[in-house]
Formats: sequence, structure tokens, C-alpha cells
Amino acid sequence: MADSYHHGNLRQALIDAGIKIINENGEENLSLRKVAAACDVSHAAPYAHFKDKEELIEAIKANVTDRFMDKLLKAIEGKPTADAAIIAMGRAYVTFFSKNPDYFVFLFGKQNITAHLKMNKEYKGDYPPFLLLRRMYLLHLEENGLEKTVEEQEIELIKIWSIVHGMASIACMKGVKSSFNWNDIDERLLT
Amino acid sequence: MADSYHHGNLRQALIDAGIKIINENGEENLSLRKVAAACDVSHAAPYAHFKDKEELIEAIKANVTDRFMDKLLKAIEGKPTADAAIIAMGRAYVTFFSKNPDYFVFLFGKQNITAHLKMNKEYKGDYPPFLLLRRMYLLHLEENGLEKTVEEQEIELIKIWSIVHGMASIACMKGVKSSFNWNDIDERLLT
DNA sequence: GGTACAATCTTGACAATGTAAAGATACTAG
DNA sequence: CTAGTATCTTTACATTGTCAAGATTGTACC
Repeated sequence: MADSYHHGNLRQALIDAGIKIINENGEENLSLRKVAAACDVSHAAPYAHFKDKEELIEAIKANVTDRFMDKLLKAIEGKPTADAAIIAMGRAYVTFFSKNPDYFVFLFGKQNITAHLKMNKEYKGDYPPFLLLRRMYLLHLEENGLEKTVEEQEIELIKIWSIVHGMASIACMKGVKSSFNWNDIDERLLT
Repeated sequence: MADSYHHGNLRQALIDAGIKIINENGEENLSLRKVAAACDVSHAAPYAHFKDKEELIEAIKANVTDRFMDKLLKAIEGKPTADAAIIAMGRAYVTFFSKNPDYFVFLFGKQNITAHLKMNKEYKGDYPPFLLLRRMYLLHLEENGLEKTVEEQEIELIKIWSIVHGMASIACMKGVKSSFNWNDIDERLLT
């Protein structure tokens, strides 16, 4: 691989550079030209790998979501019951965004989680964290011998997700000063 | 008021034009120059009323938040108990953003609710919808003769707000297709 | 090996945008 | 009526996303 003209793996380099910029300078400072410059490449080079800026951003989102899923999976690892796993997952959910408010804004700021899901076929159109939650929830029903209609299940799932996602959202609000310690969620908060 | 040079009430006109653009073309199409053009004014005219684009946006946010508060206040109007008022408020909260997803993104997209609060001194640094919720919650404790520590109160308040705000957030996600009818929230969802 | 083709990257250009500086116009206090 | 202030225009510039034309490199095929 000649280092001179062809970069080698510019696509991934652009994604990494994008994440770095978001981490260090916030999303508002992410521009195609800066990402390109960070990779020592001309300002139009990204167009060989991404249709437009949106497509690069979606690729970055998919990357961040993968890291997010890693945290969630690691959190439920080895938990004895589904209940414990759900609690741990909720904790990890809020903690992840509490530590990285920029990621929350970046992932959900435009409220459009579909696009970067379509890229990862593996996800089959459903939001991975939600799929994981549903799996744990069904396990919870099984473990406790509970029977619920599909509608009841959906309502409870939405409720759990709403609490956790809402807490993450509120925790990320710069204006909300609360004595609440988001990194150590009280169990009374989770069901 | 001479119509030729001085506009008369350009400040409010810019805010109104900004809201109109967001409604019709989405937030991504809101630019200072377009707002100025919509008011038949040169592209630098807004700088006589706003320090920068951010300040105009904050003014618009304050305006939208006022409308939001109107809906919430109208929702709890005439409710017999605090419990009923809280349910009604939650419903109105989700309904408002379910009908106007663009507003949700606009208000919370950058997760910064402080700035436009500082402009409305009246709010005294707390988020108005949250203040209203707290008032209703304290009324609820009083009506039912309940005693809670401040910490317990805070946790319950955050929990209620998280559910409602989280539901609004999820309802606004374009990717989430759910059989759930956000405009007619099931009571099982609210406490 | 050499040649056509595709992938990748560069250069140059353009329009939209935020913003600053300098000046024109209208309003207002004295 | 005059000086000053608020408001608005004009001009200018840097940043940005995007496109088009061309240069460079890798690859498939003979």
C-alpha cells in the first residue's frame, strides 16, 4: 500500500477522526473538511467513501452505537436473574450518556435512529439496545412465570425504556442541576 | 413608524419568521439570512437585536417553551385532584411533542435548556414545566397526607419526568414504529 | 508484461452561511 | 435644532458542503 496517494483505509480513518473531533470539540465543530484535514487528505477525498456529510455522520453513529452496545452487554454479563440484568442495563444506559453527554446529543439529537440502523443489516431495523431490553424482559417474564398479552408487554417495555432513556436525557441537560447522582442510580428508580 | 428604513418591531418579526421556517422547512433550514430575508431586511440587520445566531435561537426557544407551557396549563385546568392533573399534564406533554416532533428536536436537541431560561427572568433558572410538575406533586402529597423526605421527593419527581420526557423522546424518533398510540397514553404508563 | 477500467485522491470552483467593519438613515434627548 | 444613539445597509471575508475535471494508483484480463 503506497502511502503517497492512496491512504489505505481512509473510510475508517475518517470515522475515527470524526469521533475524535466530537469528543474534543463537540459536534458543532465536526465538518467534512476538518475530518479530511485530520486524515491528511484533500477536502473532497471523503466523497470517494461517503455520498455526503450525512452518510459519514450515520457511519459514526453506527460506530458509537456499537460501543454503547458493548457497555450494555458487559453490564448484564454474569447477572444471575433477568431482573438484575435489566437493572444493570438501565444503570449502564444512564451512566454511558452521563459520562458522554455529547454522544447523547449526537445519537438522538436529530431524533433519527433509523438511518444508521439501515447500514448495519445485522440489526434488522430495530434499535439494538431496545432488542436487548426486550430479550431481558421476556426472560424476566419466563423466570417469574408471568403471562402477559403482547400489548401489555409493549406498554411495559416502552415504560422501562422511557424511564431509562428519559433519565439519560435529563442527566445530559446542562441546565438541570440536581443533587441526583446519575452514575449511581437508585434502585427505586428502576421498576 | 416609517416603513422604509426602520422596521418597527423587527425583533419579534425575526422570532416569528424563525418559528415559521422551522414549522415549514425544519430546523436545518433555519439560517440568519433566510430569517432576515423573510422580514424583507438585509442579512446583517438581525445583529442589531441579537448578538449572534445562538441568541436568536434562544429567543425562539423561549417563545416555543411559552406555547408549551400554555398547553400544559390548559391541560391541568379544572382537574379535581393533583393526581388527575399530573396525568393530564403527562398526556399533554407527550401529545405536544408527538404532534410537533420538530419542536422536541429544536428544544432538547442540543440538550441545553439553560440559555433560554436565563432570558426569561420570570422562570428564575428552573425549567417551567418541571416547576409545574413539582407544584402538582407537592399538592398530590398534601392531598393524600403523605410525608416524604426531600430526597425521596426528588427521586419520584425525576422518575415521573423521566417517564414522560422519555416517552416524548421515543415518540419523536422517526425510526421507532410502534403500535403504540402516543396521543392517547394509557394510564398504566403514568404512575 | 502490458492495457483498459475502476477506485481513489487532488485541484479548482461555486453557492450558502455566519460574522465583522464602515457607513447611511431614522429616532430621541437635551 | 443638534448631538448622539439605535437601527439598518453594504461590503467584505472565512468556513463550509458539494460538484466537476483531472491525476494517480490498483486490478482484471489478454
